[in-house]
Parts: sequence; structure tokens; C-alpha cells
Amino acid sequence: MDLLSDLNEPQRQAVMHMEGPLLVLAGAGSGKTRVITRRVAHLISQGVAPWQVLAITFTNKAAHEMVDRIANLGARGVMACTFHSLCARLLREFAEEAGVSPNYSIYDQADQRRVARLALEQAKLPSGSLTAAQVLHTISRAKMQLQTAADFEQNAATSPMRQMAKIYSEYEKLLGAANALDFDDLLLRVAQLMGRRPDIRRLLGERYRFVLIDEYQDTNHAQYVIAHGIALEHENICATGDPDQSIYSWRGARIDNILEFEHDYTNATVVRLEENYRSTPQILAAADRLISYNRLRKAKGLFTQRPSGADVWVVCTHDEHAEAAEVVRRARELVARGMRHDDIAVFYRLNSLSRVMEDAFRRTGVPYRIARGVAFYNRKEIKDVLAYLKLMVNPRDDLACERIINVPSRGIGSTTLARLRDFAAGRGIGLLEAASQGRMIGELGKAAANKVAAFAQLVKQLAEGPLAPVRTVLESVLAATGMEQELRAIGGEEHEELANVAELVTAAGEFDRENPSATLPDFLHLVSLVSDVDRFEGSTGAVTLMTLHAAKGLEFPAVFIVGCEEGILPFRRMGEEETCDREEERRLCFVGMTRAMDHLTLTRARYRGLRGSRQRQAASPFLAELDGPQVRHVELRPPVEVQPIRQESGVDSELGELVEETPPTFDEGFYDVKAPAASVAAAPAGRDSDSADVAQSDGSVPHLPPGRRVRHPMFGTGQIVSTGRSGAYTKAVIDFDQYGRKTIILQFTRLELLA
DNA sequence: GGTGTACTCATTTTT
DNA sequence: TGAGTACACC
Repeated sequence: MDLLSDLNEPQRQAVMHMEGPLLVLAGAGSGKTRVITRRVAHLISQGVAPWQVLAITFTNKAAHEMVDRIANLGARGVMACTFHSLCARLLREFAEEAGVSPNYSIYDQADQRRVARLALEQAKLPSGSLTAAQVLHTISRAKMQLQTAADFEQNAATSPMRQMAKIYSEYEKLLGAANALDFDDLLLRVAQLMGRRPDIRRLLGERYRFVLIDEYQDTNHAQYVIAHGIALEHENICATGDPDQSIYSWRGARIDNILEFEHDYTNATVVRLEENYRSTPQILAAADRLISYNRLRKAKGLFTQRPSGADVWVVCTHDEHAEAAEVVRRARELVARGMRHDDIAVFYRLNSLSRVMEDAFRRTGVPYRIARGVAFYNRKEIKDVLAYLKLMVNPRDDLACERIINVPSRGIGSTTLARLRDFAAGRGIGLLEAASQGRMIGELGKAAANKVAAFAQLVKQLAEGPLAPVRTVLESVLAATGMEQELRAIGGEEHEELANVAELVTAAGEFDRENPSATLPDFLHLVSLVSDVDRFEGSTGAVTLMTLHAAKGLEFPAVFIVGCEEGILPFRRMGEEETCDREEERRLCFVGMTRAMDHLTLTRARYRGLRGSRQRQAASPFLAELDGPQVRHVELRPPVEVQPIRQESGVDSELGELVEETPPTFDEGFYDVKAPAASVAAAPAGRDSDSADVAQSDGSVPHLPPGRRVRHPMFGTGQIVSTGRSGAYTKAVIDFDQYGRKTIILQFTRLELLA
């Protein structure tokens, strides 16, 4: 396969680059993935061994895709993984040198929170001033900065910082006792190892002669240190990314890493991919205008050769329900014009905004799916099963033990558990070990001691068997614990929990097949670092709803960004201060916009129910920043209640008196188009609303010439007498068949054009 | 030891 | 508004 012929010049330059540091500044939609995969294939075609190439990605999914794509180019055996999975593997390989035991457990966020809570308790702070979330955040930040508990304590100048140091150190003690590492530890330990053992660092540098790091703008300090440690001697480091798409600083990502690459490697080759293959000029122009307000960036000259497309729309509605209705209406219109449902995506800043959208889609029967969902390995039943496996591998994993000591129910309650915990703490042993001791009778009473001992015995028996193949182990756990039966009892034969457990068994079977020599610990480390089973959804036939963060890296022919309001899109916490990082919020908006290929609509609501109370919402300042000649604004009127029949009006009509000024029932699509030249528009039905007609300067509307037959949603059919401007509105005088001559304000009414 | 109810407190999320 | 927690009660 020819790796170069269909590339543009900068792309080719990046692909053909061999030795030495390379920075690829890849604008949105500039073919970055293609460049990376081609470059790897090219390296290999030039004689580099596949196992000497290490490609590091942001997510597991990206890693899998990269392996697949590179394989499709004929290069197999390349290692693509995340920083975390790389480190988890290295810590098993160099367990002794790193000072960890190879059967360590990996604690996920929920585990970490529980540990943090315990640490808070044990640190016995004067008041409950710190929350577990704050503690975790601080500890996580420290670890990313490669600060150990001891380092942290040394730097703690203020009293609250000293408190934090105490909690950090308690937290570490708890993790240590459980033989567990959290996500940040994986990176921290490897970084420490490489610092302490130059020989190992060098060995890794020789092993991975070529290092590629994708999404470099979202790497943190620990990752930076690891990457540069590996590449220290050969400097064959290729970083790809886009500072304008750095949206994870709240997770410790440092945009400086990419901004300073040329400073780190003065001999770096820098390639800019500025041709966008994804979006129409309209979308690109608006996105570019927006992001140009950022100071912290490397200016790019994004351009596209795509032909002109539809304008970008900014829609303002009365409230979130009207907003949702309008998004659904437009989505349906796109589908009516031949687009598929899975070509359409709706993005929002806050998960809580999805509910109204969801309702609107459900009510109208438009298929949709939410891209968040509870991650598979976060489901309760899955975590329960996995906790058994974890405890078998790592008997000191107290969190796993606590989780399942009464699952399925064995009559071991919180009192027993508390006593057990005291007993274990007093002796410095793990919960499981404490449970196994007959002496517990004195502490717990005979009945409880027996229950607890039976549990310990069960786990022991399971752990004594062979630990592979994993599928078999899993099945024996399910059988021996009675979990399967319990699930069946709860959910019925065909219920979700059972199906999920069955899926876990299948996943284990696949793991066994793919990794014939691997055992349970390998499996557990793998699943701990994977958020979801890789079910490749492919074409789902549904509109996709997701957060702006989740949208990174994707593209859709049509994109809606909802909730473009001050406080939501530049997100701001309640206490008004400038807590938000304006530039990062702007990047987030930019990322969302640049996902769109052909159609982009940003919406906002004037009133929105937000955590209980309704508020008047101001427009996002970003809407003004992105505004320009390719951007059209629409304001939808609030729904107006239909007047009840008023007999006393004396009008002898079943409909009651029809007041001319009363706007008709409003359900969807009444436009008040603020077109540039102070002209207004009617939106003839049956036509693409994206091309609503603008009134001429004399007030006439092109599609509503005198004599034209139209249908009004309330007055029925009629004939245009004339059109004209009156103040801010464009009006049409219509002779209705039923009701005679009326004046209609076009902004309030959607007229259907009749043949 | 399990269940009901008052209370609080609100991003983004992959590893 | 609604999810998750703490605590009281049965």
C-alpha cells in the first residue's frame, strides 16, 4: 500500500520523519489519526521493528483502533496502549525494583473515595471541613506532580496544608495495607522507578526506540516525565495534538506540555496540519473566530477546500423544553432530507441537560442514545463478582472484602463488620485474615464468628484453585458463592444483571483466548483500567446525545450544541467568582463546533430550570464571539396558550372570538429571524427552514406574492392580499376562506405554501 | 439487620 | 429537581 500518495505536504512530512523529536500540531479534522498510523507503518517499512514502536493514546478505545488501523496498513505487533496500562504492565514486570507486589489491586475512583473517607476519619480532623472529593483532588494533583506524602508534608506551610498532608499520609497507609495502587500511583511509581534506576530507564529507552504520544495537549506532568524518560537518549519522540483542544486541565492535564515542546527539544521538527477535511467553510470560520479569542495557544491558519455549505445557526428559545423541541424538529427535518439518525449528535456541557433532550426525543419517537451510560465495569453486580476475584488474588484487599463479605447476604451486618475492622486494625492484619481466625468468637459471638469464618474459608478455597483460564475461575466463583442464583432470584431469568454477568463471563473467555498464557491478575489489571467493554456500536440508527467532553475525537454531519448560556457553557459554579477557566471553556465549545461536518446549530434558552429553580439565562458570550457573516440567528417565541372559548364575546363561532393579535398555537418552528439588514422573514413550510426567506426592503416577501394560496395553522386556507413592513415586523394581509381578511405577523406564524 | 425518611448538595471523566 | 447519604426506627 502506498503510504504517501494521498497525503498533503505537511502530512507527508510528518509521516516521513524518522529520527529525532517531532511535534505535529494537528488542527481539528486535519487527518491526525491518518498521519499517526501512516507514520508507524512507514517506520516499519523502513526497517524499524514493530515492537520498538510504542504508541500511547488517551483512551483504551483509541489504542485498539490504532492497533487495528496500523494492522490494516500491514504492520502488526506494534504496541499501542494508554499511559496507565503501560505503567500497570511495567509495574508487574519490575515489581520488585519498584517496591510493589505484583498482585497489587488497582483502586478505581469509587474505591479511592472510600479510602479517602476512611483516611479523613482516621486523621481525626477538628471539624468536618474537608470533603472526600477535595481530599482526593488534592492527593491526585500531588501525585501527578510526583509529590509523595512525605514531599507534600515538607511543602505544607499552612495549617490546612498540614492537615491535608496528614490525610494524604493516612490515605497512603491504607492503600499500602491493602496492597493497592490508585490510578495516579501507576504513573507515579513508574516515574519514580525511572528516576531511581537509570538502568531500567535506559532499558526502556532501548526497548521503545520510537515513542508516539497522541493527544499530547492532555498529558499531565507524570506522563510527561515518563515519556521523556523513555525518550531521553534517542529523542525519537513524536507528540501529536492540538492546544486548542485541551479540555482536561481539571484532571491535571498541562497544556504547557505541548506549548513548550519546542523548548524541551530545541532541535524538534514542527509540522502543522492546518487543512481541515471535515467541516464546511461556514463552520470552520465560526469556530476559528471563537478560538481566536484565546491567548494561550499557537495560532493556526485552519482552512478547508470544501465547498460552501449551510450557515451556522444560533437559535434562542423561550425555555429548555422549546429548545429541545426545536432540536428534535430540526433533527427530523435533516432526516427528512436524507440524513441518517446516527449522522446527528447533540452535545451539552452538563449531563443534567440531557434529560429534557431525552424526553423530547422519546416523546416524538425519534431514536436516540446517550453516549454516557453506566460503564460496564462500574455496575454493581460486575464489581461484586470482580471483588471476589480481587480478593482471591490479593487477600489484603480490604475494600474488596468489605464489598462482598455480605454479598450474597450471609447475615453479616455493619456491627460485625465494624468489630472485624477493629480486630484487624488492632493487629495490623487484613480483614480477610481476621475473618479466618477462630479467635474471633470472643469478639463477635459464636454465630457471627462462624459466618465470618465460613466466608473466609470460601474465599480461601477459591483462591487455592488454579487461576487460569479466567473464564473457568469466574464460573466457579459464581457457582460457589451462589451469586448466580441470587441474581436470578432478584431480576428474574432474563434480567439485566444476569445478562451483564454473562457478558463478563464471555469477556473472560475472550481474554483467555487472546492471552493464552495470562492469568487472573493480568485480567484484573486489564479490567481495572478499562471503563467499558469495547462494544463497537457502529451504526446505531440513533441520534447521539453526549457531553462536550465525550465528543472529543468524533465527527458528525450534523451537530447541535445546546445550553449555550452564561454560567453553563462557560461553566461557572454558584458562587459567581471567576472560578471558571474561560479559555478552557472556550476550547470546549470549539471542540464541539469542530465535530460538525455540514450542519452546526447552537441553541440557548431564555429561561431554564437548573437544579430545582428556574432562572433567566443570559446568552453565552461565546455566541457573540463566534458571530459573523456565516452565522444566522433565530428567536423562537414562547408558546402561547390557546384562548378558551368565550361565549360572552357574542361571536357565533365554535372557536370563539379570534383575536387577530393573538398568535396562534405554537408548537414548533415559529421564526423571528433577525437577518442582518434589519429585514425579517417568513418561514414557508415545506421548505428547508435553514433557508427562511428574507423580506425585501419594501416589505414584500418573495414567497408570498399577492394571490399566493397559503394555509395558516389556525385560520386555515387563504390568499395573500399583500405583504408589508410595520415597525419591527413583517406582516401579510390574507383573505381567509373561513374568516375573512386578517393581518398576520409573519414572525409569529408559520405559513404553509400551497400549490 | 433491613427499611423508610429527612437532609444536603450539586461540572466535565478516563485511567 | 433528584440522587445519594445519614440516621432513626421497626
